[in-house]
Amino acid sequence: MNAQNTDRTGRKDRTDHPEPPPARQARGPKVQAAVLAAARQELAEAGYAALTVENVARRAGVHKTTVYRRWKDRETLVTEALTEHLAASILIPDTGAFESDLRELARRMVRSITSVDEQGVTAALYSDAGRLPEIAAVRQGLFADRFRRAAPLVERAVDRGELPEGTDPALLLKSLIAPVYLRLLVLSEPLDDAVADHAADITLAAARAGLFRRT
Amino acid sequence: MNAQNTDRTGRKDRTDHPEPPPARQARGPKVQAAVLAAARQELAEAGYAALTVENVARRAGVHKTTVYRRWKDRETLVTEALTEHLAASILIPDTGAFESDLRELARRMVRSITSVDEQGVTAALYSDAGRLPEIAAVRQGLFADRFRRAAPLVERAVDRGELPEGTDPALLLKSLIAPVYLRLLVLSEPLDDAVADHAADITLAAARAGLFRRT
DNA sequence: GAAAATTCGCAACTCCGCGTTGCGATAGCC
DNA sequence: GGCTATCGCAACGCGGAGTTGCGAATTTTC
Repeated sequence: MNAQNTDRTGRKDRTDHPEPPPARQARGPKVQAAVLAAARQELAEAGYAALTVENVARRAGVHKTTVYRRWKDRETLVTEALTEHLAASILIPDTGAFESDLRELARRMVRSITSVDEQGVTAALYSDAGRLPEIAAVRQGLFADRFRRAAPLVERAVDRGELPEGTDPALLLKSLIAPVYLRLLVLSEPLDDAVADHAADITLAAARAGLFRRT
Repeated sequence: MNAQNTDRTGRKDRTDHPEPPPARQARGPKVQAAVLAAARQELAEAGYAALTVENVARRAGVHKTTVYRRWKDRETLVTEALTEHLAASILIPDTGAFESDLRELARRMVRSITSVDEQGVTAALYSDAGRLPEIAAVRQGLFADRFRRAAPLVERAVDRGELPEGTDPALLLKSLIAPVYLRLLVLSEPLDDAVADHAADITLAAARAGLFRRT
């Protein structure tokens, strides 16, 4: 982030303005990246309800008008700021055993959620910004994609005989992520590897008991 | 909830008003109740970020000034609208067996969350309104109270030998509610008794496996 | 290396919701 | 029927959402 500076021109600047963050000469796509990053930071700190375009512009070292030239309105800005940073996918582990696969997947998910880069995105997806149809669609598609990509992890376990026949990958994965999001969104408790391991243990016990078989 | 009347005097109650829209001659405390109810409806339909005092006043059949005479600002109004409707507690079942207790508790929780009266409250507690310190405090206290009140349900099961010694009631209850809130807040999936039963089954299996013992 | 085409900063504007104030109207109470 | 607290109403200042016109800086192009 901070896609500014890189003052390569040898010219002396005439801007006698006492400007601490001089993000002046950042043209072109750099402005776009700076504004979107600033929007995510504002989302993380102030939240969607308190996010103002002027604050985003100020944080990005850009004028308000510039923001409105690239994005139609506040909602479009927030939507693009979220979707742009949502392309990163969690790698699906394949350790050869279901128990270690599940534990590793849970840990990677927790690390992804708690990473500073994703903090603003994670907070906003489930706030009032989630009422925007575009954000809701992004959220739906995000989990559909995650479940689809992680399904082979479960199917391999079934093939190896570690899990009962008919185990539904989506049901199992929902059980895995539920405790994490409960602590994140509802209880406001910190997330760490212990939470991930506990979620994996619970899911593993339920899966072996056949509680995730398709109805 | 509805911290009014409890008319213990033998008098017949005079509150037979079936007044949905025309809340004109409703002075005094009736205005307060109408405004708070209107605020909750606005929270449920538009969300906290889009809630305006003028819309709340219009819905309550009251002028904007009247709202500001009773509540300092928008945040105070929302906070009181939420806290007023949060006194209602879920009854803790006591069927004599842990499995049926757990299932019944989960079903009551789902019914409480999905009831029309609580919808606005539930939606707002985890939206951007949750960033308000008062709302965050209410949310924390709400779950602390719920866990404390439901703990005997778990402790009885331990005493009866249905669960391992050292089972932590709070850990177990978090596991019970996690799938419900995942579907409510993250996946936007409908809640019904099947979800409650499934959550109870998973928690039961994990509890019997000793996964909720204190570390 | 300078003109041409973009892109940006800046000031000024409208619109709307927040929150406040003063005054007149009305409802509840005795 | 009169008194008083409460409410409606109009008007205001403030700040943020968007918009517009113009000048300046930057990038591109030759």
